[in-house]
Amino acid sequence: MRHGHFREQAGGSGKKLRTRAALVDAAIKVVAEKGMEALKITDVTTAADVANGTFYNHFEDKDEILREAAFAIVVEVSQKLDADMAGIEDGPTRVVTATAQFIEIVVDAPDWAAVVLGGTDHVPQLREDADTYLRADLERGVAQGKFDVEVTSLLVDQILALIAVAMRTQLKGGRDTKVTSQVCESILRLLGVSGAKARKVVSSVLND
Amino acid sequence: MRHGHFREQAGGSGKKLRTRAALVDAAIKVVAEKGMEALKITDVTTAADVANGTFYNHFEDKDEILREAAFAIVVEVSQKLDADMAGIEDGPTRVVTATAQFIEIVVDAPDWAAVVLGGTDHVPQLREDADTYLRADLERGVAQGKFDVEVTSLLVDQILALIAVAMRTQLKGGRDTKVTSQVCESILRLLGVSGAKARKVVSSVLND
DNA sequence: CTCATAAATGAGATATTTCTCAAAAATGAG
DNA sequence: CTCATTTTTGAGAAATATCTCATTTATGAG
Repeated sequence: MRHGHFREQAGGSGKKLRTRAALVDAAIKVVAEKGMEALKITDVTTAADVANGTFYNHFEDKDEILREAAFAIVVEVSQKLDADMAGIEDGPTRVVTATAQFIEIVVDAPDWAAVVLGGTDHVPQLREDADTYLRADLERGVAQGKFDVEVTSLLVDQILALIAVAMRTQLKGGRDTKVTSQVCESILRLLGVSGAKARKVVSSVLND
Repeated sequence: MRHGHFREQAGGSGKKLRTRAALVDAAIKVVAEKGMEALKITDVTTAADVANGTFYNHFEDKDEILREAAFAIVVEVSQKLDADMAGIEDGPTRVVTATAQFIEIVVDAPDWAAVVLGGTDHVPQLREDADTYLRADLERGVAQGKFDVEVTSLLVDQILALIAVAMRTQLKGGRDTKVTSQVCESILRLLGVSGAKARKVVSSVLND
């Protein structure tokens, strides 16, 4: 059996941890295939190739493994993102870079996308993390006089919703850079950047 | 027992139709309380105050009653909307009016909101209807030279996502006109209307 | 009011999913 | 290699939900 990302990452660090990681990978796979609501314990153990009872050695219930899966993915994605963002000073450039990279990473790992999209409902922490991350860049842009908005949580919700649209569209229709750049442009427009300037920033970030 | 909207509407038109309407009302109520995924047949029959078996005299399964509920709501909302839209020629004004009215109607009937929000996933027809409705006004605005965009289904999805944000925010935090006007402004910005002009249109529509 | 028909009832059969636990297998420290 | 300990196993008990249907009740046309 081929191993998933987190089972791979667990390497040889003890049988228990390896099984646990395999279960998390399996849960992610099942969510991608059937959606978060339809996930059954048996689906997970079958996909992980362990006995049904094994699930309960590791997790209390469905919610617990879903939270762990979402969290593991977020940690992973944040690390990749941080690397790309270091040293970027311009607010609009930061927002577009973060958005585009985030979308790209998640769309490239479509199994992760389903968990991230479903996770915003089920794992409050996920949304909070995104909020903190995004808000800093928005405020930077405002301080630089590049964004003409008041930074509120309603604004953050709107931007996250647009990012979700880009993810969902590419999950359905396949990877498509135009979708990402169009949504990035929309986000800048939302922030009070003119259409012309928005196009310029987006194309400069996406063609490096 | 107090009756819900559709049971009321059914009036005295035959026992079967009255029971059916009561079931639809009950389904809407249960969805609002526990979400679309968690809905159980028994919850519906209990809320409708009928025997469990009665459900099957009217509907094949869960999906069927949910579709019927969503459809009934959409018909109702569309009728109210059409009345308000008649005679408005200006594209931006139409978009803001439709958006604001739609949000207001649904937020005023919070039970409906849950079905509408959940329905976009489960009832493809719902999204298609919204698409058709919205697209016409977008194209009108473009033809009038008021919107600086290409009308694509990606654009429609983005606008629908922003409307959903406004609905969700007010479902959680209670009715709040500022939320609606802020989101309407965002939608206009998305469509290439300048911040100043957007504010003007929104405030002129929302203060009549 | 009467009666044929339509509709509702709810007990229980069937189906699905979760969860437990005694027994078996695997692990790794010494 | 040995063996106390950890982990896995999977059969089946328990819980939950769906759906059927023989019977009862309500309806409204005549």
